[in-house]
Amino acid sequence: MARTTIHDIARELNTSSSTVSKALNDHPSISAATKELIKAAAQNLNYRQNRLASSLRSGRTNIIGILIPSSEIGFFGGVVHGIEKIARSNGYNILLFQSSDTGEYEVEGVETLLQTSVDGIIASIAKDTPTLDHFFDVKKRKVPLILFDRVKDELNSPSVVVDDYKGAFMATEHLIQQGYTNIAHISGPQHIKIFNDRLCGYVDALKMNNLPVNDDLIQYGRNSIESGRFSAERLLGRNKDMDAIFAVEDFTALGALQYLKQNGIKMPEKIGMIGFGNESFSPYVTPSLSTIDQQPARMGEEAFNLFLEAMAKKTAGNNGSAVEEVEEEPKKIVLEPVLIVRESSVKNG
Amino acid sequence: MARTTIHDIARELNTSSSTVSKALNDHPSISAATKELIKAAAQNLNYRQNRLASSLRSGRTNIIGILIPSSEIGFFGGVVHGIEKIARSNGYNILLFQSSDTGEYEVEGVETLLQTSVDGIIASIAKDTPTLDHFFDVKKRKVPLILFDRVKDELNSPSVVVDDYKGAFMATEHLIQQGYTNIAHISGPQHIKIFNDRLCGYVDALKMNNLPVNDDLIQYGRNSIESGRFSAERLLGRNKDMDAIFAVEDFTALGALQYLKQNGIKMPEKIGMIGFGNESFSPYVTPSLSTIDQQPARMGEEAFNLFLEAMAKKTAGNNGSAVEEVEEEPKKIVLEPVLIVRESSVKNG
DNA sequence: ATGAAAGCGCTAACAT
DNA sequence: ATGTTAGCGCTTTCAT
Repeated sequence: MARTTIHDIARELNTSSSTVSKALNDHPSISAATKELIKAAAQNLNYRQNRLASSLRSGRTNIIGILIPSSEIGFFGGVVHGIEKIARSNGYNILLFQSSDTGEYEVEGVETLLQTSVDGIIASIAKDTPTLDHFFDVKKRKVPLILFDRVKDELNSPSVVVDDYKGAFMATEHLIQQGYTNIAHISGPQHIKIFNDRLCGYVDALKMNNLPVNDDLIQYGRNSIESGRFSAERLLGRNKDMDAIFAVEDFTALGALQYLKQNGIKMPEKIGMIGFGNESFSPYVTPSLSTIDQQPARMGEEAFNLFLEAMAKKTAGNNGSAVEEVEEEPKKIVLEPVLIVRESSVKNG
Repeated sequence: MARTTIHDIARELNTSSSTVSKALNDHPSISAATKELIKAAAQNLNYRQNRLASSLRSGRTNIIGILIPSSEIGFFGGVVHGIEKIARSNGYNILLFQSSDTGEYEVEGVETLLQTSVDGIIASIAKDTPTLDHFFDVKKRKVPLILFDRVKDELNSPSVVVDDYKGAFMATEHLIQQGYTNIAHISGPQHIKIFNDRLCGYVDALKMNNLPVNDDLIQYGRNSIESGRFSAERLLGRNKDMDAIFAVEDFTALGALQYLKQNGIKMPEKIGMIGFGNESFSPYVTPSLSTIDQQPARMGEEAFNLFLEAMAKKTAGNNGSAVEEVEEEPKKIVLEPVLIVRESSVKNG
């Protein structure tokens, strides 16, 4: 009835539990014949390793903790998918925690992950985290910490983000190449870095292509569909010759798109449109929405790879050599944004 | 440098580690004063419980394993969100495994979860699982197994699904109430239970409302956007007076919607439309798509509650009373589908 | 190549 | 109310 242990196997074969343990772990000092014997017996007795005991003894769990705002959000679901897939193929499992963008839950999550002795933590930081103490705690414990998307430079951790500036630049330049010349931008709150980055990308793309930057063509919204609708109205009101909009997020673009459609303005003929984020609805609106993809699954993979590197470094550091503990510059991966061209931005479909 | 243990605390306070353990776990036999003292010391020494050791000893991990096809799929992301949220508030954590709808990965996932001694498993079964042996293994180990959405009656496990028949019935009846009378249905492969259930719901709603069931108005598709487009064309070709479509999935509805739009057929005036599944794009297509919501987060919560019940039953069973071990009928929760009315089905908006 | 023995950090039965 | 003790199942050093 009770679970089979290595002792049961040892008894069965008149050998010792340490031999069984070694055989099962393919230790080189055990003969091939013994290994075969032991593995067969294990199979017969329906043995299954107790990972708790193994981890307690060895000090590693092969579990990595993931901390995200919510798996309900498409982007994070995609990242988790990416991490889980590559983690599994490397013998790691995923312990998932959602912060709901709350600092309180985030602290609790980090606490639990540390208690569980996860081998590392991959996190995207909650919006309203008042302090970063809990993350410094992780570093203090020498548990590898990798950040993605919502990163904080103060933590001095390896990270992976998408190049927002470049994505915005690509989006804007794409519109220019399609023949649009009076291109507006609906931005977001400027204290959030990514929105400012995207604004800069927009501005630089115009400059680089010798187009004037017109303040009237820039509208600061609040990142909602409603705000997109409103912003489109305002932009159109003061710019009779506006012929394209680059919106800071697909949701904003969607609102603008709805407004233009309601007012009988043809897209992409009269006004071109491109968003940012490649939301799941974007291919299916009318006209289908051109956008910038942030490669969520890829981001997850890269984050896991950074974790593996950190682990390797940690192991190497433990070899007892008396090298000075120099905190080196952490690796920061910047993913290429991907331009997705659909109907809303192609004048001559 | 090394982690603080209860022994460190005991040494610090000249007491024993068992007292410390009890105090930290709020055991009633420890005086309030001692508890306070010990908790303060723990705080000072930055003590953090080692869950591995605790779990190894106590036999429970407070971790539940989740097995889903993919967190990239919106529905499953929502379910995971629901489970994680309620699990956390009950002191449980989530170990996540994705099968990618592959039997092989699913087997591997179950294996890992059992090795990790999870307290229970909540799973949605992969499409191409050739055998259910791995799940029977779970039951053999007396690990509570809860299924959702993709369930198998043979496993005789508690489960939670949405009432597909009723959802289809509601969708069809809604169209009838809106004044549509020649209502078509785009169905899916009939060997998949949910699609057949939905077909039955459609048929019965017509009958119940004294409308004729016309075979020409039923088209069997393959559950894709493309198939929806094609099906709409076929239906329209042989039914000049068709005035509404109930599609088996939102994706199918979307294809049909695209076809009708391209052919200048006004919705909802000329033809009404409703889908099933409440996909994330559905509110944003034109016209916005009426549909049936499957309550993913709610489904996750209910699944977790079933797990708690199973745990309670298991604990109660262990009290040594000599009751006959009768396998009782497992509880099967059937969630109410929710009708979401949007533009595509409201004639007199 | 194999085995003996110690111990990872904790809990819980049993003394006191 | 507190302390002693044993041991969960495994890995790993050291001896043989």
